[in-house]
Amino acid sequence: MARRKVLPPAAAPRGEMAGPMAEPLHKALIVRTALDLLQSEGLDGISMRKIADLLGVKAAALYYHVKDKDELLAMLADRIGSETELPEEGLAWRESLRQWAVRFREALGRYRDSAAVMNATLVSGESRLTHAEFLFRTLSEAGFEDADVPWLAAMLKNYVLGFADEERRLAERARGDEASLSELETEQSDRFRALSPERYPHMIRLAAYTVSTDWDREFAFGLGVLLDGFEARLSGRR
Amino acid sequence: MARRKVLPPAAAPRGEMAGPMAEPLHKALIVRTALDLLQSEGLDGISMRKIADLLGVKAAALYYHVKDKDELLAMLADRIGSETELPEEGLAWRESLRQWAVRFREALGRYRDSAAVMNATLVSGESRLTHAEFLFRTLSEAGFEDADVPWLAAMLKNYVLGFADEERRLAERARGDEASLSELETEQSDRFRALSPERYPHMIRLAAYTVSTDWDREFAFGLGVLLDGFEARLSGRR
DNA sequence: TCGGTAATTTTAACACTGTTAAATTAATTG
DNA sequence: CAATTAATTTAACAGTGTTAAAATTACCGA
Repeated sequence: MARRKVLPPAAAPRGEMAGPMAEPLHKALIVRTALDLLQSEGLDGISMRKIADLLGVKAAALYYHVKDKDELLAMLADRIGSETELPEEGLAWRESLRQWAVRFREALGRYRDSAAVMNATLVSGESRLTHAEFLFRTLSEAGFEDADVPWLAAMLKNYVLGFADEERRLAERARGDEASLSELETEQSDRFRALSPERYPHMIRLAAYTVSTDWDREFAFGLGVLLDGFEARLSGRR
Repeated sequence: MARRKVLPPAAAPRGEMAGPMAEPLHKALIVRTALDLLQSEGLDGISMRKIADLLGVKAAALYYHVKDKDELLAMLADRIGSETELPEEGLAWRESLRQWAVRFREALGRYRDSAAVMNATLVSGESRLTHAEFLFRTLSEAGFEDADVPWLAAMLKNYVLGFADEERRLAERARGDEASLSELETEQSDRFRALSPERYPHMIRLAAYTVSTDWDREFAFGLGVLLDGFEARLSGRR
Protein backbone atom coordinates (compact mmCIF):
# COMPACT_ATOMS: atom_id res chain seq x y z
CA MET A 1 0.00 0.00 0.00
CA ALA A 2 2.71 2.33 -1.12
CA ARG A 3 2.64 5.70 0.47
CA ARG A 4 4.51 8.85 -0.26
CA LYS A 5 8.23 9.09 -0.02
CA VAL A 6 9.46 12.51 0.93
CA LEU A 7 13.06 11.94 -0.01
CA PRO A 8 13.50 8.83 2.10
CA PRO A 9 16.97 7.54 1.27
CA ALA A 10 18.93 10.23 -0.54
CA ALA A 11 19.19 13.85 0.54
CA ALA A 12 20.29 15.12 3.95
CA PRO A 13 23.97 15.59 3.23
CA ARG A 14 24.64 16.08 6.91
CA GLY A 15 27.45 17.94 8.43
CA GLU A 16 27.30 21.12 6.47
CA MET A 17 26.82 23.11 9.63
CA ALA A 18 26.95 20.52 12.38
CA GLY A 19 25.43 22.59 15.19
CA PRO A 20 23.17 20.40 17.33
CA MET A 21 23.22 17.83 14.49
CA ALA A 22 19.47 18.11 14.85
CA GLU A 23 16.53 17.16 12.61
CA PRO A 24 17.95 16.57 9.21
CA LEU A 25 15.09 17.01 6.84
CA HIS A 26 11.49 17.15 7.67
CA LYS A 27 11.47 20.20 9.84
CA ALA A 28 13.19 22.17 7.12
CA LEU A 29 10.76 20.86 4.55
CA ILE A 30 7.80 21.97 6.58
CA VAL A 31 9.29 25.40 7.08
CA ARG A 32 9.95 25.75 3.39
CA THR A 33 6.41 24.78 2.52
CA ALA A 34 5.00 27.14 5.12
CA LEU A 35 7.12 29.87 3.64
CA ASP A 36 5.65 29.20 0.22
CA LEU A 37 2.19 29.39 1.68
CA LEU A 38 3.05 32.63 3.43
CA GLN A 39 4.16 34.03 0.13
CA SER A 40 1.00 33.09 -1.71
CA GLU A 41 -1.66 33.60 0.93
CA GLY A 42 -0.25 35.87 3.59
CA LEU A 43 -0.10 35.32 7.31
CA ASP A 44 -3.86 34.95 7.71
CA GLY A 45 -3.90 32.32 5.02
CA ILE A 46 -1.51 30.02 6.83
CA SER A 47 -3.07 27.01 8.48
CA MET A 48 -1.74 23.66 9.54
CA ARG A 49 -4.16 21.90 7.25
CA LYS A 50 -3.12 23.89 4.22
CA ILE A 51 0.55 23.29 4.90
CA ALA A 52 -0.18 19.60 5.26
CA ASP A 53 -2.16 19.58 2.03
CA LEU A 54 0.73 21.13 0.17
CA LEU A 55 2.94 18.37 1.53
CA GLY A 56 0.43 15.67 0.63
CA VAL A 57 -0.05 14.78 4.26
CA LYS A 58 -2.75 15.03 6.88
CA ALA A 59 -2.51 17.90 9.32
CA ALA A 60 -1.86 15.79 12.38
CA ALA A 61 1.37 14.49 10.87
CA LEU A 62 2.93 17.91 11.33
CA TYR A 63 2.65 17.60 15.08
CA TYR A 64 5.15 14.79 15.10
CA HIS A 65 7.83 17.18 13.88
CA VAL A 66 6.64 20.46 15.30
CA LYS A 67 5.23 21.27 18.70
CA ASP A 68 2.98 24.15 17.90
CA LYS A 69 1.84 26.52 15.26
CA ASP A 70 3.67 29.10 17.33
CA GLU A 71 6.89 27.16 17.08
CA LEU A 72 6.42 26.88 13.36
CA LEU A 73 5.86 30.62 13.03
CA ALA A 74 8.94 31.27 15.13
CA MET A 75 10.91 29.10 12.75
CA LEU A 76 9.49 31.03 9.82
CA ALA A 77 10.55 34.28 11.46
CA ASP A 78 14.01 32.94 12.05
CA ARG A 79 14.37 31.76 8.46
CA ILE A 80 13.33 35.16 7.18
CA GLY A 81 15.74 36.87 9.55
CA SER A 82 18.50 34.50 8.55
CA GLU A 83 18.59 36.03 5.09
CA THR A 84 20.11 39.17 6.56
CA GLU A 85 23.84 39.12 6.26
CA LEU A 86 25.63 40.92 9.04
CA PRO A 87 27.81 43.87 8.00
CA GLU A 88 31.52 43.33 7.71
CA GLU A 89 33.70 43.88 10.73
CA GLY A 90 35.55 47.13 11.37
CA LEU A 91 32.99 49.63 10.15
CA ALA A 92 32.11 52.71 12.15
CA TRP A 93 29.09 52.03 14.37
CA ARG A 94 26.79 54.28 12.42
CA GLU A 95 27.57 52.76 9.07
CA SER A 96 27.39 49.31 10.55
CA LEU A 97 23.93 49.87 11.98
CA ARG A 98 22.80 51.52 8.79
CA GLN A 99 23.85 48.57 6.71
CA TRP A 100 22.21 46.14 9.09
CA ALA A 101 18.93 48.04 8.91
CA VAL A 102 19.00 48.21 5.14
CA ARG A 103 19.70 44.51 4.79
CA PHE A 104 17.16 43.53 7.40
CA ARG A 105 14.53 45.51 5.54
CA GLU A 106 15.55 43.83 2.30
CA ALA A 107 15.11 40.43 3.91
CA LEU A 108 11.70 41.43 5.20
CA GLY A 109 10.78 42.67 1.76
CA ARG A 110 11.36 39.25 0.26
CA TYR A 111 8.42 37.71 2.09
CA ARG A 112 4.84 38.71 2.49
CA ASP A 113 3.66 39.86 5.92
CA SER A 114 7.14 39.21 7.21
CA ALA A 115 6.99 42.04 9.72
CA ALA A 116 3.77 40.66 11.15
CA VAL A 117 5.38 37.24 11.45
CA MET A 118 8.31 38.70 13.37
CA ASN A 119 5.96 40.60 15.66
CA ALA A 120 3.85 37.55 16.31
CA THR A 121 6.73 35.47 17.60
CA LEU A 122 9.25 35.62 20.40
CA VAL A 123 12.95 35.88 19.61
CA SER A 124 14.33 32.41 20.09
CA GLY A 125 15.91 31.06 16.95
CA GLU A 126 19.56 31.07 16.03
CA SER A 127 19.54 33.90 13.52
CA ARG A 128 17.47 36.35 15.47
CA LEU A 129 19.62 35.85 18.52
CA THR A 130 22.70 36.43 16.42
CA HIS A 131 21.26 39.67 15.13
CA ALA A 132 20.40 40.83 18.63
CA GLU A 133 23.92 40.03 19.73
CA PHE A 134 25.30 42.00 16.81
CA LEU A 135 23.24 45.05 17.70
CA PHE A 136 24.18 44.82 21.35
CA ARG A 137 27.84 44.46 20.58
CA THR A 138 27.94 47.26 18.04
CA LEU A 139 26.15 49.70 20.31
CA SER A 140 28.21 48.68 23.28
CA GLU A 141 31.52 49.12 21.47
CA ALA A 142 30.31 52.43 20.11
CA GLY A 143 30.33 53.72 23.63
CA PHE A 144 26.68 53.80 24.61
CA GLU A 145 25.88 53.15 28.24
CA ASP A 146 25.02 49.59 29.14
CA ALA A 147 21.60 50.50 30.45
CA ASP A 148 20.69 52.20 27.18
CA VAL A 149 21.91 49.59 24.75
CA PRO A 150 18.91 47.23 24.83
CA TRP A 151 16.51 50.09 24.21
CA LEU A 152 18.49 51.54 21.38
CA ALA A 153 18.63 48.12 19.80
CA ALA A 154 14.90 47.72 20.23
CA MET A 155 14.31 51.14 18.67
CA LEU A 156 16.30 50.27 15.60
CA LYS A 157 14.64 46.89 15.21
CA ASN A 158 11.21 48.41 15.72
CA TYR A 159 11.91 51.13 13.20
CA VAL A 160 12.63 48.59 10.51
CA LEU A 161 9.66 46.42 11.44
CA GLY A 162 7.36 49.42 11.69
CA PHE A 163 8.46 50.71 8.33
CA ALA A 164 8.02 47.36 6.66
CA ASP A 165 4.55 47.10 8.14
CA GLU A 166 3.63 50.60 7.04
CA GLU A 167 4.87 49.73 3.59
CA ARG A 168 2.66 46.68 3.44
CA ARG A 169 -0.33 48.59 4.76
CA LEU A 170 -0.04 51.36 2.21
CA ALA A 171 0.62 48.95 -0.61
CA GLU A 172 -2.47 47.03 0.39
CA ARG A 173 -4.54 50.18 0.47
CA ALA A 174 -3.23 51.11 -2.94
CA ARG A 175 -4.32 47.71 -4.21
CA GLY A 176 -7.71 48.21 -2.62
CA ASP A 177 -8.08 51.53 -4.37
CA GLU A 178 -7.27 50.01 -7.71
CA ALA A 179 -9.91 47.40 -7.15
CA SER A 180 -12.60 49.88 -6.23
CA LEU A 181 -11.52 52.01 -9.16
CA SER A 182 -12.24 49.35 -11.70
CA GLU A 183 -15.24 48.10 -9.81
CA LEU A 184 -17.07 51.26 -8.94
CA GLU A 185 -16.63 54.96 -9.51
CA THR A 186 -14.35 56.43 -6.83
CA GLU A 187 -11.41 58.05 -8.49
CA GLN A 188 -8.79 58.63 -5.83
CA SER A 189 -7.98 57.16 -2.44
CA ASP A 190 -11.32 55.98 -1.20
CA ARG A 191 -10.60 56.67 2.36
CA PHE A 192 -9.21 60.14 1.93
CA ARG A 193 -12.00 61.48 -0.20
CA ALA A 194 -14.35 60.85 2.68
CA LEU A 195 -12.38 63.06 5.05
CA SER A 196 -13.83 66.44 5.74
CA PRO A 197 -11.29 69.00 4.57
CA GLU A 198 -12.02 71.31 7.47
CA ARG A 199 -11.36 68.70 10.11
CA TYR A 200 -8.23 67.21 8.59
CA PRO A 201 -6.64 69.80 6.34
CA HIS A 202 -3.03 68.76 6.92
CA MET A 203 -3.73 65.09 6.46
CA ILE A 204 -5.42 65.70 3.16
CA ARG A 205 -2.72 68.02 1.96
CA LEU A 206 0.07 65.63 2.91
CA ALA A 207 -1.64 62.38 1.98
CA ALA A 208 -0.23 62.61 -1.50
CA TYR A 209 3.26 62.04 -0.16
CA THR A 210 2.30 58.68 1.27
CA VAL A 211 0.86 57.37 -1.97
CA SER A 212 3.37 57.62 -4.75
CA THR A 213 6.58 57.51 -2.85
CA ASP A 214 10.12 56.30 -3.14
CA TRP A 215 10.21 53.72 -0.37
CA ASP A 216 13.96 53.28 -0.41
CA ARG A 217 14.50 56.98 -0.05
CA GLU A 218 12.02 57.34 2.77
CA PHE A 219 13.43 54.39 4.61
CA ALA A 220 16.90 55.91 4.40
CA PHE A 221 15.52 59.23 5.54
CA GLY A 222 13.87 57.86 8.67
CA LEU A 223 16.91 55.75 9.40
CA GLY A 224 19.08 58.84 9.20
CA VAL A 225 16.81 60.65 11.61
CA LEU A 226 16.98 57.80 14.08
CA LEU A 227 20.75 57.48 13.88
CA ASP A 228 21.08 61.24 14.30
CA GLY A 229 19.24 60.76 17.56
CA PHE A 230 21.65 58.02 18.55
CA GLU A 231 24.59 60.24 17.74
CA ALA A 232 23.23 63.13 19.74
CA ARG A 233 23.04 60.88 22.76
CA LEU A 234 26.63 59.80 22.29
CA SER A 235 28.42 63.08 21.73
CA GLY A 236 27.75 66.01 24.01
CA ARG A 237 24.31 66.16 25.56
CA ARG A 238 22.80 64.24 28.45
CA MET B 1 -42.25 35.28 26.68
CA ALA B 2 -40.39 38.15 28.21
CA ARG B 3 -36.90 38.62 26.86
CA ARG B 4 -34.08 40.87 27.88
CA LYS B 5 -34.39 44.61 27.85
CA VAL B 6 -31.11 46.33 27.26
CA LEU B 7 -32.20 49.77 28.35
CA PRO B 8 -35.16 49.96 26.03
CA PRO B 9 -36.96 53.17 26.97
CA ALA B 10 -34.69 55.35 29.07
CA ALA B 11 -31.06 56.06 28.28
CA ALA B 12 -29.70 57.53 25.09
CA PRO B 13 -29.82 61.20 26.08
CA ARG B 14 -29.03 62.18 22.53
CA GLY B 15 -27.38 65.34 21.46
CA GLU B 16 -24.36 65.29 23.69
CA MET B 17 -22.08 65.30 20.71
CA ALA B 18 -24.44 65.36 17.78
CA GLY B 19 -22.01 64.35 15.05
CA PRO B 20 -23.70 62.03 12.60
CA MET B 21 -26.51 61.59 15.16
CA ALA B 22 -25.79 57.93 14.53
CA GLU B 23 -26.43 54.78 16.52
CA PRO B 24 -27.53 55.86 19.93
CA LEU B 25 -26.83 52.96 22.14
CA HIS B 26 -26.12 49.45 21.12
CA LYS B 27 -22.92 49.99 19.23
CA ALA B 28 -21.41 51.70 22.24
CA LEU B 29 -22.58 48.92 24.51
CA ILE B 30 -20.99 46.29 22.36
CA VAL B 31 -17.72 48.19 22.27
CA ARG B 32 -17.76 48.59 26.03
CA THR B 33 -18.35 44.90 26.55
CA ALA B 34 -15.64 43.98 24.07
CA LEU B 35 -13.29 46.29 25.94
CA ASP B 36 -14.05 44.48 29.18
CA LEU B 37 -13.33 41.21 27.50
CA LEU B 38 -10.09 42.57 26.09
CA GLN B 39 -9.09 43.54 29.59
CA SER B 40 -9.79 40.16 31.10
CA GLU B 41 -8.75 37.79 28.34
CA GLY B 42 -6.48 39.69 26.00
CA LEU B 43 -6.74 40.04 22.26
CA ASP B 44 -6.63 36.33 21.56
CA GLY B 45 -9.44 35.77 24.01
CA ILE B 46 -11.85 38.01 22.16
CA SER B 47 -14.51 36.26 20.14
CA MET B 48 -17.90 37.29 18.89
CA ARG B 49 -19.53 34.49 20.84
CA LYS B 50 -17.95 35.51 24.11
CA ILE B 51 -18.93 39.12 23.65
CA ALA B 52 -22.46 38.00 22.91
CA ASP B 53 -22.50 35.78 25.97
CA LEU B 54 -21.47 38.67 28.17
CA LEU B 55 -24.36 40.65 26.75
CA GLY B 56 -26.80 37.79 27.21
CA VAL B 57 -27.31 37.48 23.50
CA LYS B 58 -26.52 35.04 20.71
CA ALA B 59 -23.52 35.81 18.56
CA ALA B 60 -25.43 36.47 15.38
CA ALA B 61 -27.24 39.37 16.99
CA LEU B 62 -24.03 41.37 16.95
CA TYR B 63 -24.01 41.37 13.17
CA TYR B 64 -27.08 43.52 13.08
CA HIS B 65 -25.14 46.34 14.69
CA VAL B 66 -21.64 45.66 13.50
CA LYS B 67 -20.41 44.65 10.08
CA ASP B 68 -17.35 42.68 10.98
CA LYS B 69 -15.06 41.61 13.73
CA ASP B 70 -12.57 43.87 12.03
CA GLU B 71 -14.89 46.83 12.33
CA LEU B 72 -15.41 46.02 15.97
CA LEU B 73 -11.67 45.89 16.59
CA ALA B 74 -11.24 49.17 14.77
CA MET B 75 -13.81 50.68 17.10
CA LEU B 76 -11.95 49.28 20.06
CA ALA B 77 -8.74 50.81 18.80
CA ASP B 78 -10.44 54.13 18.35
CA ARG B 79 -11.94 54.07 21.84
CA ILE B 80 -8.54 53.30 23.33
CA GLY B 81 -6.96 56.08 21.32
CA SER B 82 -9.70 58.48 22.30
CA GLU B 83 -8.46 58.45 25.86
CA THR B 84 -5.41 60.40 24.78
CA GLU B 85 -5.96 64.08 25.36
CA LEU B 86 -4.16 66.29 22.87
CA PRO B 87 -1.57 68.69 24.32
CA GLU B 88 -2.60 72.29 24.82
CA GLU B 89 -2.11 74.77 22.05
CA GLY B 90 0.90 77.01 21.81
CA LEU B 91 3.61 74.67 23.04
CA ALA B 92 6.92 74.32 21.26
CA TRP B 93 6.81 71.47 18.80
CA ARG B 94 9.16 69.27 20.73
CA GLU B 95 7.31 69.60 23.99
CA SER B 96 4.02 69.13 22.21
CA LEU B 97 5.11 65.89 20.59
CA ARG B 98 6.65 64.70 23.81
CA GLN B 99 3.43 65.21 25.71
CA TRP B 100 1.42 63.52 23.02
CA ALA B 101 3.68 60.47 23.11
CA VAL B 102 3.56 60.25 26.89
CA ARG B 103 -0.22 60.48 26.98
CA PHE B 104 -0.68 58.09 24.12
CA ARG B 105 1.45 55.56 25.93
CA GLU B 106 -0.57 56.09 29.09
CA ALA B 107 -3.76 55.40 27.19
CA LEU B 108 -2.26 52.25 25.72
CA GLY B 109 -1.20 51.18 29.17
CA ARG B 110 -4.75 51.26 30.41
CA TYR B 111 -5.79 48.33 28.25
CA ARG B 112 -4.34 44.93 27.69
CA ASP B 113 -2.80 44.18 24.30
CA SER B 114 -3.76 47.66 23.21
CA ALA B 115 -0.75 48.03 20.95
CA ALA B 116 -1.62 44.80 19.19
CA VAL B 117 -5.17 46.02 18.70
CA MET B 118 -3.93 49.24 17.11
CA ASN B 119 -1.59 47.34 14.85
CA ALA B 120 -4.30 44.95 13.79
CA THR B 121 -6.61 47.67 12.53
CA LEU B 122 -6.55 50.41 9.94
CA VAL B 123 -6.82 54.03 11.02
CA SER B 124 -10.38 55.03 10.33
CA GLY B 125 -12.16 56.19 13.47
CA GLU B 126 -12.65 59.73 14.65
CA SER B 127 -10.05 59.83 17.37
CA ARG B 128 -7.21 58.22 15.50
CA LEU B 129 -7.74 60.53 12.57
CA THR B 130 -7.70 63.47 14.94
CA HIS B 131 -4.40 62.31 16.38
CA ALA B 132 -2.90 61.88 12.95
CA GLU B 133 -4.05 65.37 12.03
CA PHE B 134 -2.49 66.72 15.21
CA LEU B 135 0.86 65.12 14.44
CA PHE B 136 0.80 66.31 10.86
CA ARG B 137 -0.07 69.85 11.86
CA THR B 138 2.49 70.05 14.63
CA LEU B 139 5.30 68.76 12.45
CA SER B 140 4.25 70.93 9.57
CA GLU B 141 4.16 74.10 11.63
CA ALA B 142 7.48 73.17 13.19
CA GLY B 143 9.02 73.66 9.81
CA PHE B 144 9.63 70.13 8.56
CA GLU B 145 9.36 69.56 4.86
CA ASP B 146 6.01 68.38 3.59
CA ALA B 147 7.42 65.22 2.13
CA ASP B 148 8.96 64.22 5.44
CA VAL B 149 6.03 64.91 7.73
CA PRO B 150 4.09 61.68 7.24
CA TRP B 151 7.17 59.59 7.91
CA LEU B 152 8.16 61.48 10.99
CA ALA B 153 4.63 61.10 12.29
CA ALA B 154 4.73 57.39 11.56
CA MET B 155 8.06 57.07 13.33
CA LEU B 156 6.74 58.68 16.47
CA LYS B 157 3.57 56.61 16.45
CA ASN B 158 5.52 53.45 15.81
CA TYR B 159 7.93 54.25 18.60
CA VAL B 160 5.11 54.44 21.12
CA LEU B 161 3.41 51.33 19.79
CA GLY B 162 6.67 49.43 19.63
CA PHE B 163 7.57 50.38 23.16
CA ALA B 164 4.17 49.43 24.51
CA ASP B 165 4.46 46.09 22.76
CA GLU B 166 7.96 45.48 24.07
CA GLU B 167 6.70 46.31 27.53
CA ARG B 168 3.93 43.77 27.25
CA ARG B 169 6.28 41.14 25.87
CA LEU B 170 8.81 41.54 28.67
CA ALA B 171 6.13 41.69 31.32
CA GLU B 172 4.71 38.48 29.94
CA ARG B 173 8.08 36.80 29.98
CA ALA B 174 8.59 37.95 33.55
CA ARG B 175 5.28 36.38 34.46
CA GLY B 176 6.28 33.19 32.67
CA ASP B 177 9.53 33.08 34.60
CA GLU B 178 7.72 33.43 37.90
CA ALA B 179 5.50 30.56 36.96
CA SER B 180 8.34 28.26 36.04
CA LEU B 181 10.16 29.33 39.16
CA SER B 182 7.43 28.09 41.42
CA GLU B 183 6.74 25.14 39.21
CA LEU B 184 10.17 23.76 38.48
CA GLU B 185 13.73 24.56 39.36
CA THR B 186 15.06 27.24 36.98
CA GLU B 187 16.23 30.19 38.96
CA GLN B 188 16.65 33.07 36.53
CA SER B 189 15.24 33.95 33.17
CA ASP B 190 14.58 30.61 31.58
CA ARG B 191 15.42 31.71 28.13
CA PHE B 192 18.67 33.43 28.96
CA ARG B 193 20.16 30.62 30.97
CA ALA B 194 20.03 28.49 27.86
CA LEU B 195 22.15 30.91 25.86
CA SER B 196 25.71 29.93 25.33
CA PRO B 197 27.88 32.64 26.89
CA GLU B 198 30.46 32.43 24.16
CA ARG B 199 28.00 33.00 21.39
CA TYR B 200 26.00 35.80 23.00
CA PRO B 201 28.20 37.49 25.58
CA HIS B 202 26.78 40.98 25.19
CA MET B 203 23.20 39.83 25.28
CA ILE B 204 23.78 37.96 28.48
CA ARG B 205 25.64 40.80 30.09
CA LEU B 206 23.02 43.35 29.15
CA ALA B 207 19.96 41.22 29.66
CA ALA B 208 19.75 42.32 33.28
CA TYR B 209 18.83 45.83 32.17
CA THR B 210 15.74 44.62 30.38
CA VAL B 211 14.38 42.77 33.38
CA SER B 212 14.10 45.04 36.36
CA THR B 213 13.70 48.37 34.70
CA ASP B 214 12.04 51.71 35.15
CA TRP B 215 9.70 51.74 32.20
CA ASP B 216 8.79 55.39 32.46
CA ARG B 217 12.41 56.39 32.46
CA GLU B 218 13.29 54.20 29.50
CA PHE B 219 10.32 55.41 27.54
CA ALA B 220 11.39 59.01 28.12
CA PHE B 221 14.94 58.12 27.16
CA GLY B 222 14.00 56.61 23.83
CA LEU B 223 11.60 59.42 23.14
CA GLY B 224 14.39 61.90 23.76
CA VAL B 225 16.63 60.05 21.35
CA LEU B 226 13.99 60.11 18.67
CA LEU B 227 13.19 63.79 19.12
CA ASP B 228 16.89 64.59 19.04
CA GLY B 229 16.89 62.99 15.64
CA PHE B 230 13.96 65.13 14.58
CA GLU B 231 15.74 68.22 15.81
CA ALA B 232 18.92 67.40 13.97
CA ARG B 233 16.94 67.21 10.76
CA LEU B 234 15.39 70.58 11.40
CA SER B 235 18.35 72.68 12.38
CA GLY B 236 21.55 72.53 10.42
CA ARG B 237 22.05 69.45 8.28
CA ARG B 238 20.40 68.50 5.01
C1' DT C 1 -57.25 47.74 21.22
C1' DC C 2 -56.04 45.52 17.10
C1' DG C 3 -53.30 44.74 13.09
C1' DG C 4 -49.65 45.38 10.32
C1' DT C 5 -44.94 46.84 9.69
C1' DA C 6 -40.41 47.50 10.93
C1' DA C 7 -36.63 46.53 14.10
C1' DT C 8 -34.13 42.96 16.40
C1' DT C 9 -32.82 38.38 17.80
C1' DT C 10 -32.53 33.44 17.41
C1' DT C 11 -31.95 29.04 15.10
C1' DA C 12 -29.36 26.44 12.24
C1' DA C 13 -25.92 25.72 9.46
C1' DC C 14 -21.40 26.23 6.76
C1' DA C 15 -16.71 26.09 6.38
C1' DC C 16 -13.12 26.68 8.71
C1' DT C 17 -9.36 26.66 12.81
C1' DG C 18 -5.55 24.29 16.24
C1' DT C 19 -4.87 20.26 18.70
C1' DT C 20 -4.90 15.58 20.88
C1' DA C 21 -5.34 10.26 21.60
C1' DA C 22 -5.67 6.08 19.63
C1' DA C 23 -5.22 3.12 15.84
C1' DT C 24 -2.67 2.10 11.79
C1' DT C 25 0.87 1.68 8.64
C1' DA C 26 5.81 1.99 7.24
C1' DA C 27 10.65 1.52 8.16
C1' DT C 28 14.40 -0.32 10.72
C1' DT C 29 16.86 -3.29 13.53
C1' DG C 30 17.99 -7.71 16.03
C1' DC D 1 11.36 -13.23 9.48
C1' DA D 2 9.88 -11.14 13.99
C1' DA D 3 9.80 -7.34 17.01
C1' DT D 4 10.48 -2.72 17.81
C1' DT D 5 10.50 1.96 16.65
C1' DA D 6 9.21 5.83 13.58
C1' DA D 7 5.82 8.17 11.15
C1' DT D 8 1.18 8.96 9.62
C1' DT D 9 -3.84 8.66 9.59
C1' DT D 10 -8.46 8.49 11.55
C1' DA D 11 -11.58 10.51 14.35
C1' DA D 12 -12.94 13.62 17.30
C1' DC D 13 -13.15 17.88 20.39
C1' DA D 14 -13.91 22.47 21.12
C1' DG D 15 -13.75 26.40 19.21
C1' DT D 16 -13.82 30.36 15.32
C1' DG D 17 -16.29 34.16 11.99
C1' DT D 18 -20.19 34.60 9.26
C1' DT D 19 -24.64 34.21 6.76
C1' DA D 20 -29.81 33.23 5.49
C1' DA D 21 -34.07 32.30 7.03
C1' DA D 22 -37.26 31.98 10.63
C1' DA D 23 -39.02 33.70 14.93
C1' DT D 24 -39.80 37.16 17.96
C1' DT D 25 -40.33 41.72 19.84
C1' DA D 26 -41.36 46.64 19.57
C1' DC D 27 -43.67 50.23 17.60
C1' DC D 28 -47.22 53.06 15.35
C1' DG D 29 -51.21 54.36 12.97
C1' DA D 30 -56.15 53.26 12.42
